[in-house]
Amino acid sequence: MTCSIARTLDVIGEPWSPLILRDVYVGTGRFDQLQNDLGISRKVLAERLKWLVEQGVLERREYSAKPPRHEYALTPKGTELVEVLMVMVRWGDRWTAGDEGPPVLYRHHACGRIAHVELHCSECGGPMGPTDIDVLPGPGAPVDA
Amino acid sequence: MTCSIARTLDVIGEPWSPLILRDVYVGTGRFDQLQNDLGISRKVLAERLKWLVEQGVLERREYSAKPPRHEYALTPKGTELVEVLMVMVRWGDRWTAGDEGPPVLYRHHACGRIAHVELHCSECGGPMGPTDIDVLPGPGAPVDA
DNA sequence: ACCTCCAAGTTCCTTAAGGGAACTCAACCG
DNA sequence: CGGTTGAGTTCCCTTAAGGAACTTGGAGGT
Repeated sequence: MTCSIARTLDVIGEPWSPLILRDVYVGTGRFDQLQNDLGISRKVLAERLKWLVEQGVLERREYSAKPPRHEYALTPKGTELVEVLMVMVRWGDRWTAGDEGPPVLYRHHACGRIAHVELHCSECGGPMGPTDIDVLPGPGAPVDA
Repeated sequence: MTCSIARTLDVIGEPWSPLILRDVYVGTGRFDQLQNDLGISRKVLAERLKWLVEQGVLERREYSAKPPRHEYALTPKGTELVEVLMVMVRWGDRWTAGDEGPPVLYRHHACGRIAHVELHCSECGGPMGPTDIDVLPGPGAPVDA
């Protein structure tokens, strides 16, 4: 486990990044849109966007050339990060949802139903949560002195 | 989507919390162990632990009374947060793993095989990633003015 | 042609948060 | 009864975040 979490956090660890990714995912990809929606300072937003582009999770692309205008979009690498957000949403819904219920719902394309995500095993397809596994050292494990 | 991510980030949004949870999950639950393993400042560690206990994701319990000693452990609420970490690990393994391969492996109790987590639909059981869903406003959605 | 408005950033200043090392406190250990 | 260990606190200092104003460059109105 040791370092993959740290490496992921190195990319999206500070608090605004997940919210930026969420907004970009749902189509709020322009600078001022992001700034207004999140209430983040423009300075920090510019820093984060630059960082996320450098890390390859976002790409900056021109959607208008006549007046040069740009927007941000998820790369495949960034799209997979949204999986992390989906699990965060699930936890937030279960444990911190108000009396109102969840603010958003997911409709699954494949079955058309309102659903939430569950963690399953890549090998047998069964449920695979924190209590269903043993954690073993892998090939990239740090060597103990 | 809007606020469940923000609510989750409110609990574990700052960069050290996920690493603290990881350590507690794998059994590194004592103050000095955490401090040494993470290299976090003792001040911040104390703040974070207090916060995480307040939020109900960790509990502080006495494992020795003769000399009063304490350790931190995950509550059910906190254990479910580890699901988020598992997905982070998956992403870190896929996109940022070094030449060495992943630092840890999971063995799934149910099937005994080395596996990783995948996101599946709670209703039909099929794969359910960011590109497999429509995001709809839910009952707790903010009311547009 | 001029004034003005965007969108997308930068710059500057102030304030809050994090890092580091030293200090506290109580209890057991020999 | 002096030293050690676990679990924190306290102090200082440096870095990062927030906020508001400034920049740039092309468009659009009159």
